[in-house]
This record gives sequence, C-alpha cells and structure tokens, in this order.
Amino acid sequence: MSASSQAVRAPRAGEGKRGQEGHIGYLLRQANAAHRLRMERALSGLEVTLPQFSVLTMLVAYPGISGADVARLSLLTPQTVSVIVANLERMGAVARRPHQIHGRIQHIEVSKDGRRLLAKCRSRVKQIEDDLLTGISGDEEQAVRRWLVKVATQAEPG
Amino acid sequence: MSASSQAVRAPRAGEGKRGQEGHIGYLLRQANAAHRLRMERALSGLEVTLPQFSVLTMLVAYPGISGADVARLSLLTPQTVSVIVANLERMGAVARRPHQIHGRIQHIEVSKDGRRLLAKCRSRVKQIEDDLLTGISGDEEQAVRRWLVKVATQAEPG
DNA sequence: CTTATATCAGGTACACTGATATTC
DNA sequence: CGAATATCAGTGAACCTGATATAA
Repeated sequence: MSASSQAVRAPRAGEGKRGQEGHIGYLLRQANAAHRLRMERALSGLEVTLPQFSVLTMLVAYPGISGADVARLSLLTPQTVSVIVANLERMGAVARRPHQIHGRIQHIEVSKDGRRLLAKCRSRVKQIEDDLLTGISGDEEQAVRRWLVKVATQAEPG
Repeated sequence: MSASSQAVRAPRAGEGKRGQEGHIGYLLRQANAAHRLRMERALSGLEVTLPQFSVLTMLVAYPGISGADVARLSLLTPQTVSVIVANLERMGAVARRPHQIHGRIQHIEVSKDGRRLLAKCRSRVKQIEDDLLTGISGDEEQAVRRWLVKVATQAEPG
C-alpha cells in the first residue's frame, strides 16, 4: 500500500556527511538484492542455486583451484564451500579427486554435465548481465568499477 | 594458495561487450559480500542479524509500515519477513498489535529496547558506512548512486 | 610444532513454495 | 467474488562455530 511503489528511497535518518538522499550502503544492498533476484529467477528450473552457479563459474575460470581458494575468493568459510561443492557433486556437476602431488588437497573437476549446465546458466543470465551496463557512459562505468573494487577490497577497521 | 592474495579479479571467460576486466555483476556481488561481512562482524555480539537490523531500520524509518510493505521494500516474501519480525519480537525489540482501523493488518511497534538496540547497531556500523565514500569525488559518487538505483529498479526481462 | 586443507557435527536464521484464515 | 494481509506448515540451501584428521 503505502510504500510499495517505491522500492528504493532514503531512510529518514538524517545522518551521514554526504548522501543525504539515502545511505549508499542501503542502495548497495538493494541493487544486489534486485540483481540476485533476477539471476535466481533466470536460473529457476535448472536445478541450480546462485551460490552453486558462482562456485561453478570459479572452478571453470580457475582450473585446479582448491576449495580453500574458492572460499577466499567468495568470502565464505571453507565449510560452507565444502557444502556447496558437495551439492554440486551430488548432482554430478563436479567430481572431487585426491590431488596428485599435494596429498591433502582435493582436486575439484568440473564434469561434462557441469560444463553443459554452466553454459545453460550463462545463456540464461546473459541478458541480465548485459542490462547492468545499458545507458551507462564509459566514464560512469569506470567510476562504478572503481568504487565496487574499492568496497570489495577495503580493509576492515579491525 | 594460488588465488588467495587477489580476492577480486576477472574470470577468464571472454564475453561481454564491455568490461573485459571483469563482469560488473561479479564485482557487485563481491562488493556486497565484503560489505555484508564487515557489517556482520560489526554487529557480532549484539545478538542481532543483518536482516533483523535492516528490518528494524525500516520499521523506524517508516513508522506504521506493514509487514507486506517491508517485504516489498526488502525484495523478500511476506513469509520471510514474518519470520524475521517474529525473531525480533521474541527478543523484545518489536511488538505486533492488531491495527486499529484495518482489521487484518498488524501494527509492528518498535519497543524502547528495540530503539536502544538500533542505536547500538548504528554506532557500530557507522565507520563502515562512512568508509564507503572515503576517497570518492562528488562526481563519482553521483555516478555510483545513479547506477545503483538503476540496477535496483531495473525492470525484469519478463 | 606450526600451518594449511578438508571434513564432520551441530545449530540457526533465512528464504522459498503451498495452503489457510481473515478482512476489505 | 477477487485482492490484500498475515500466518502456519514443510522444506532446503546456506552459513556459522567448534572439533577433528591429515599432510606439508
């Protein structure tokens, strides 16, 4: 009723030196939520979740990567990645094999089915990813990229 | 150990008309994940989760808002919001009372304890939110805001 | 002994779909 | 009747902390 037509707008709290029109952290969350929702809907019916798609993408992008590496890249704990990989293995998208040289490491291999699945996922989400940049100038894109990388790599105040 | 030192970089896949240096959707996810992680760590010890903090913030920002409204604002289902509000109620941060006029609607009231909790949360995350804009020019900030709003409100290709 | 990897065990908040009751 | 609100029921992936075993 009252607030349904405007999904993105500023909280009232009058704090923050800049950006009185809305906390930029709030905008970041909303943008991510909307993007994630569109992605999940695009993937619906493929029997694959967004985290699984992300991990699968990493495994193909960085062949031979370890589970611990995936965890660091994804900013997740090794345990969580282990569960996601286990679910991928259960559906036959990947196979875990003992590493040839390094005894403790598990080599995560993406199967033929896994690659087929990934290709399907990519074709489904292509339009959504392309739409992220429509109507944006080159300068603006650079500013956005710079900011996203800054936020992603910003050191913690600990 | 191969990829641990660079948490943000481009997957190899050579697709996408622009942004060969990394899918911007990937950067968005990484930025959000890093920000969420910092927020969760800042809130740790306060016995409150990030979704609870978000909902609590909305309830204070938009007094009298309904659960369905919160769901639309948060891009969540009404059922999910109901669970989050129930957890907030269980800890005494909010109270649900039948709406005076509209019979079916529940009025979600933020208690004194809830407001105290929210104030604590805000002081904890203030530095993190401020850091989102350090080193960013006014022009860049505007470009980032424009893009975030665009992504958040972009119509779905359905 | 220290570090890194991987997994098991246990737990919980979150988020979904589906069904139901109520109110306008 | 339909549309909106709220909740119950059931399910599951995801995410955590803590403990354990193995290997470099």
